[in-house]
Amino acid sequence: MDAKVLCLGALHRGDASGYEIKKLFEEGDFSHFYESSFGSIYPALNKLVEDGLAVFTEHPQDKRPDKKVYSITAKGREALAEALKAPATPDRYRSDFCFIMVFGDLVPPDRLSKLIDVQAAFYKANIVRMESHDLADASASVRFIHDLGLELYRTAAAYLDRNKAKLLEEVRAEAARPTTRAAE
Amino acid sequence: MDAKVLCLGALHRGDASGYEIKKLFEEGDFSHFYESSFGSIYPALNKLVEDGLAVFTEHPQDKRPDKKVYSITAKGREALAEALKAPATPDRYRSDFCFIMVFGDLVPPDRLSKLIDVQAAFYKANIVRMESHDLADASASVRFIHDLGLELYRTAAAYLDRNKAKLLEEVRAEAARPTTRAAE
DNA sequence: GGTTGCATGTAAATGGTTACATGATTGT
DNA sequence: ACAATCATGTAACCATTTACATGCAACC
Repeated sequence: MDAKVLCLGALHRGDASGYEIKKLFEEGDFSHFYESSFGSIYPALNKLVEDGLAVFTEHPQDKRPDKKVYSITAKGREALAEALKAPATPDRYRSDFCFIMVFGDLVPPDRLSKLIDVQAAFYKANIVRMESHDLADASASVRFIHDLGLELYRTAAAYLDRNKAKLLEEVRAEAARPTTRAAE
Repeated sequence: MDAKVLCLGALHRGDASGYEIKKLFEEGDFSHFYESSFGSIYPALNKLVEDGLAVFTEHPQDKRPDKKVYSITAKGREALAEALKAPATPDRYRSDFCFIMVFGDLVPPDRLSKLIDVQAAFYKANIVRMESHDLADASASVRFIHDLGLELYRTAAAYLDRNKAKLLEEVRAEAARPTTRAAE
């Protein structure tokens, strides 16, 4: 899914400015499975307008750039539906956290500990944020995906809490043993 | 983490060819949190050699390109340790599955059903694969990350199994109601 | 006879992030 | 004072994926 389809999806849920679309990916319903930066959103919106898939109205504002509120067009909705028909590419997940952790023997235990804390805090912040989403008017499928994300974050946070102490013990024990004599 | 650091990490775990590194990301211990294609691995390995972070020995083979087995150097290990000190960039997750699902109202229920099945099958295949990994000789931190991944896959697979039928019911009920009169 | 696995590599195309440019207002 | 929020946009840079090139052996 490229930025254009992502924006089309955002607009399908309601009119929005580029700035608001960014927030949808950062804090809104979409935050747990996609993200996007201004550098990809603004050019994508321009292209959507060019192609007749969206239109915008300018809302002048005092002392601040005019706000451009975009709306999806009928043609845009068709294009979105079309894009949704394409085979889903496999999920892509990349985690520096996991990568660094895997090399526990090259990283001081204190850093491992801090990394876990930061990661757990990240999961917990997401949980709090997602719990605050108002899904009263949301469709079943939106709730379905929302709750999946929430459950995964909860599982991950709980795992870190539950296993942190044990890991640090083991890592310290491993460090005290192998290579040269150590201990000293 | 760019391809060079990823390769360095792979080589830290033992000598390997480019082909084998690819497999590590595809099926091995690293599969659930990073991936990489040949197009990034081979150039990365060449650069590592150029920079003295890795060396290789050629193993001639019959009727097939020579196999180049790479080893990390002391300097390479230093570079890896250095890279691991950098602040971890936040996890990045992108899922076409979630994106498509969220637009349940634009997608035929049968397709939703199939999408869920494929996604569940994907999780389950990962679970089976990861369960087969031999972690007898693995460090505590490798096991820690491995088990986290396994638990997340299990949670996701169970969630899909548990909620699929209900979702499809709700989606069909929603389709039968709104917009125009429908029902007919 | 077709697909998968082994094995390396390059080049083009893709597409996204980061940094910059601009700037007022509100909160700490 | 400083950071964050609001608000849009461009351009350079970066990295990766995809497709191509080559080719045998083994399995189904």
